[in-house]
Amino acid sequence: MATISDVAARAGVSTATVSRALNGKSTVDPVLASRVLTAAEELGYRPNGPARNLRRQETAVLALIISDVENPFFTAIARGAEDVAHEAGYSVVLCNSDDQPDKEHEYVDVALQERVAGVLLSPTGRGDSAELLRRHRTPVVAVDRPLPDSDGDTVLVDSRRAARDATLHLVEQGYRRIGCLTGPSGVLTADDRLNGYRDAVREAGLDDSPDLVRRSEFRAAGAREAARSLLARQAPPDGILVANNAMAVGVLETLVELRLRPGRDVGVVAFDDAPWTTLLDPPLTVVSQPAYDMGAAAARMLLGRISGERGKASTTTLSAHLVPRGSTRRS
Amino acid sequence: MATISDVAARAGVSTATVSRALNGKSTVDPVLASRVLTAAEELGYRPNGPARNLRRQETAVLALIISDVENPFFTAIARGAEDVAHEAGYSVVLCNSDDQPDKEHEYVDVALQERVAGVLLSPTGRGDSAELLRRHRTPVVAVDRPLPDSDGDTVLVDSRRAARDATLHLVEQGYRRIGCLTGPSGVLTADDRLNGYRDAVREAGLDDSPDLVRRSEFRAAGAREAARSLLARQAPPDGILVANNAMAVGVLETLVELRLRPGRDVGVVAFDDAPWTTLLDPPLTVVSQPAYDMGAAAARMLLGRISGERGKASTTTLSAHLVPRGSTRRS
DNA sequence: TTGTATGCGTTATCAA
DNA sequence: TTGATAACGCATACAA
Repeated sequence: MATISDVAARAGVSTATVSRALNGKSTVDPVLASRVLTAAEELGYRPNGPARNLRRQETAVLALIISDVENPFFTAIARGAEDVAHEAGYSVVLCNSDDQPDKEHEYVDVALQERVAGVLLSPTGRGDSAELLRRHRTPVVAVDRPLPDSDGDTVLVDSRRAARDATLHLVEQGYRRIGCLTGPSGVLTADDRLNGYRDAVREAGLDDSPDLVRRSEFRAAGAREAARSLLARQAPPDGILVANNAMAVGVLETLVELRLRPGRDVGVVAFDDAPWTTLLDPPLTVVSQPAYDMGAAAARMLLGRISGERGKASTTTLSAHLVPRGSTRRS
Repeated sequence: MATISDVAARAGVSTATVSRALNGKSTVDPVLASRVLTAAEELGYRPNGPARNLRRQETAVLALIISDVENPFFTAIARGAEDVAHEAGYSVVLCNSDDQPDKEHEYVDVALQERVAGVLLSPTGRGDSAELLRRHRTPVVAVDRPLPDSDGDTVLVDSRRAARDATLHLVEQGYRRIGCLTGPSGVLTADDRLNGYRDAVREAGLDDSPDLVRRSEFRAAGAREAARSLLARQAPPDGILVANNAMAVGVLETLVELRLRPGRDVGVVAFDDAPWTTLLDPPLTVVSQPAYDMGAAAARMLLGRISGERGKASTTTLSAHLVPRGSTRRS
């Protein structure tokens, strides 16, 4: 592959001039510059990234480590981040941690090795990735979930409040024994949504038995089991708060299986909107999170840090809003 | 950040020995090796990726350029590719071309600059990316769609046959005026599915008027409009073949809007399965594509080329299968 | 304004 | 088995 020397030879100048011309330095004769440009063009010259990064000691690449590429919530975050990064001349590489601390650790290692400019991370919550990044002075911004015991920059949604609102909505709609299906303990969004649920249940003076709560992975499969178990109680819930989109699929499958109709038989509200939620009969009531904006905000914070902003760590909390639909209507 | 020299100094050896020890060369004294290892550990040493890649003239990274990160079909491909790549010690970076030739081109440029080991590409079909990659001798494997006018390695699904099968299924179920909603002209999967549809319609001796066909982007929004227009015909279709998952959302939205019930009023079959398709009432009949396997197969081919396999270009064609559900049942 | 020369952090060659 | 050294391709300090 053509190198800078090839271009220099063909243009009849030194490599230094080629470098300057290609990087748009003003201090170069327009005639030479255009000669360089055409030479580069003719050779199909592409600067060698590794060499350039080595020399510059920096890379225009951000790593985005998310816990599930197949979850539309996270891909929306990715889009937001990418649009902002792209605007600033940065690329974003997507890494899928599968919510496994060791995979997360592995990707952080790769990011560190490749000397990416910064990392956007939605931490599994049980790893030491944050510590690792801090030790190597690589800027990090946490998205969706905060870094464990850290004061780092963070972009969150007010999950607790949103969960409380959603639960109170169920109460308003006349549901009286409300269950909650949330994610793994230790994952802050899971715990927060549970707390918001508890806030509401107690506020409303309803049954707050711990047995009305189930936990599973943030996936359909786990949620299916959990929903079965919840609905098999001697006193089954007549309303359920579901902590994310993927889990909602599992819950709804279980309802179909049990011939229970959302809304009429069991009120259902789930976190995260998705294109298909309005196609259901009845359509699904959801807590819509500003995923795209979260990604964009996080990328902006990260780029700020990369360009040297020193201020102390900040947390941006965006708010989610309830979208009431048929699955929480009795009729 | 600690360099190899720091490690060397701390372990009291030369950088050469550090390099050998860390890369597991057998020709190094076990005592020294362990001294190096602990020194590296203590310093939190991470080899500098760019430097290593520069020296080695190769990178253990694959680029996967897909046309829509938010489409579960493509994220499933990504997972397949990643699992295989990971197994072989390669990382995969995901790039989102948004089905725009210039974005695709841009990402190919980045991949070329960063000297990735190879590229997995689902081409928009109108770009010159393939040519670009070939000129730079970067191995490419096309996924889901072939490279324009190219004999490169490819992993495809037999879309035409699957579309024909799906259409014939509609015929068997008693639908008689069947429409087709496919993607942009020039995108091979779009054209193939249309061709398969035509094969079946003619085979069955049904109305093959070109006006029963609509095209839009492979997105919900475009499909919504297209479906409206299709159903506004004086002689509206009683069955529709939809060319992908995202478009199916748009079509189903339109049906809701028009108070038409899938199956009873309009038979609907769409490409790509998704978790939510069984939650609909009636559940959606789909053509299920082996997306994960496609990603895995493509990654295997690519790794083969990277490791020097010379044989002539091969095309792997996987087959899709119809999953009949309620949306194609009259009752 | 241009060119020469140096160094970024590794790995590989070669001699010891 | 080890160490000194060169080279990967680029960007820049410095000299011209």
